[in-house]
Amino acid sequence: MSSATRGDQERNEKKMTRRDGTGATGVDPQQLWLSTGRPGRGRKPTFSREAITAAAVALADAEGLEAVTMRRVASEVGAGVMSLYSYAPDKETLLELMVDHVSGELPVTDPLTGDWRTDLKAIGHLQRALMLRHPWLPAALSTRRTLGPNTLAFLERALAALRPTRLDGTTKLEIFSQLTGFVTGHVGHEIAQSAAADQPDRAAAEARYLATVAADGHHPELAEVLSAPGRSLTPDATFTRFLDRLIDGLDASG
Amino acid sequence: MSSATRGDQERNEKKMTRRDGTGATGVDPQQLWLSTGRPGRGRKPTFSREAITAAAVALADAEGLEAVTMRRVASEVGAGVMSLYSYAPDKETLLELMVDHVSGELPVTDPLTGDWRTDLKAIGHLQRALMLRHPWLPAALSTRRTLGPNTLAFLERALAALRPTRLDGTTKLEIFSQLTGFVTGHVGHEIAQSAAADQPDRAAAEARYLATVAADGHHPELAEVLSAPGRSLTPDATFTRFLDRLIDGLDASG
DNA sequence: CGCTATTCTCGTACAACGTACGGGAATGAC
DNA sequence: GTCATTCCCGTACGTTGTACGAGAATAGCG
Repeated sequence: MSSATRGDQERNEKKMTRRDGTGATGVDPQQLWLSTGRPGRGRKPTFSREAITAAAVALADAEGLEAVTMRRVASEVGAGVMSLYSYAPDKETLLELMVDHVSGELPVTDPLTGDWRTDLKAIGHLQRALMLRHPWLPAALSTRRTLGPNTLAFLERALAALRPTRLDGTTKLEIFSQLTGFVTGHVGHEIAQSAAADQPDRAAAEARYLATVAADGHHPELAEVLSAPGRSLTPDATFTRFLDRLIDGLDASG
Repeated sequence: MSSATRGDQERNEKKMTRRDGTGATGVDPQQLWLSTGRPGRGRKPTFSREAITAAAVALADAEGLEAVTMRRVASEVGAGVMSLYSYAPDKETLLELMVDHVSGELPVTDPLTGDWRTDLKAIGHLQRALMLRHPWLPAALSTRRTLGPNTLAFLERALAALRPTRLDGTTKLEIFSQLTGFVTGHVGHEIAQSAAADQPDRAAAEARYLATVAADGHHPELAEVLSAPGRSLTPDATFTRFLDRLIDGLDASG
């Protein structure tokens, strides 16, 4: 325990003469999303937060989240590495910008049916479609909780869908959070599985390993499952089934 | 797209004259878990996979997952950094060992009630308790899918609990996966929230920001939720409620 | 008893990362 | 024109995972 008490969470007060904040007292989270006015004085920005975020998203779409390094993003956008820091205070923030950016693809103005279960299911399907389009999203979301404008607009819509339930606010928020968490987890698995299927060697080795374990006599249930898997549904059907179960299980009385 | 096509997934065939594999053809995943026999010849190992894993777990428990670096683990265990690589081929593997290690805390021999819903709920509560004891677990699990002996023993138990449903194997596996995913996500949120509560500045700033957004007129539902949150339950009660909803929503007919 | 093959140990070194620093270039206000 | 302000970005530092390979320990064999 001697050398154990250092270097953990002493990240406070960034400098932030950046383009987003009041440069306030030191501790200031999401002033990010309120950044609007250029001051007029000073050099004109060559790039834009939008462009940088879009480049990062394109990079993640094409090569995965781990390809998103400050150097790669900078070179993709034609900027020097350190220039990025004029638009986002750090990489973590850039990732949040990315999440909110793609969340802008979610439709938020289509009319609701008024049946909250139906509407909630539609919301789940929209989230899944978004995540399949941006396979890095589940991983990015599992760590983060983003509250950008697009994310909030979608939350607003979910709350509107839940209005007929007359549940209290906290419960509505929890339901949305549970729904999002479920979709994130499920699609995360879907993606991992389809990625694993691209490496047939791995998959085969894993199957062989499981068979070995099942054969040891201590895992009769596992053995049975492996020997009689049952017919398999499409990913869409599986998702729908689970989503329906989850939402039909919800009770408007809290 | 010019400099875009390099350095991505060319990690194949590690060397692995290590203590775990047949040193097989190159692609060999979880032979890890089958490692048993020392060859007899050669120098005797000074440390053990167990000890290293336990040290890593202790470190993560005390200082979080990001404190788990090869250097820290090595120094904690009294070894040179590179010695760790005799016991695990890389850090990713060490993390898997950690997951399986703590999964060993899960009881797998207590008698089942025979009512599958009750048993499944108990399993969910066990998972949550484990994750609260090791707050890094949700984050570690969200990326990984571990198939170590302890993890598999617990899966075996879940399958046994599901036996009375007479569902097919694939569905049973999916239900377990959904349950685990749900618990992971939920506890992950719990932990994030309680961590955020330790930074009252952040929390207050976030609340202020949300109030600002709610006041813009475009988020009436959000405004209402924030103004009338409803009484809040304990984390335990909230978890129980959601878990019950999820499991009661399951249908033994598939 | 050495010899030798084998295995574990770990210092050194390297590439890649996020980002602090600070000098230079561009701009609007006066 | 001057000056404060803002942005651009080369350089550099600390930290990370881990490849390499020389040395130390061990067991089997002559």
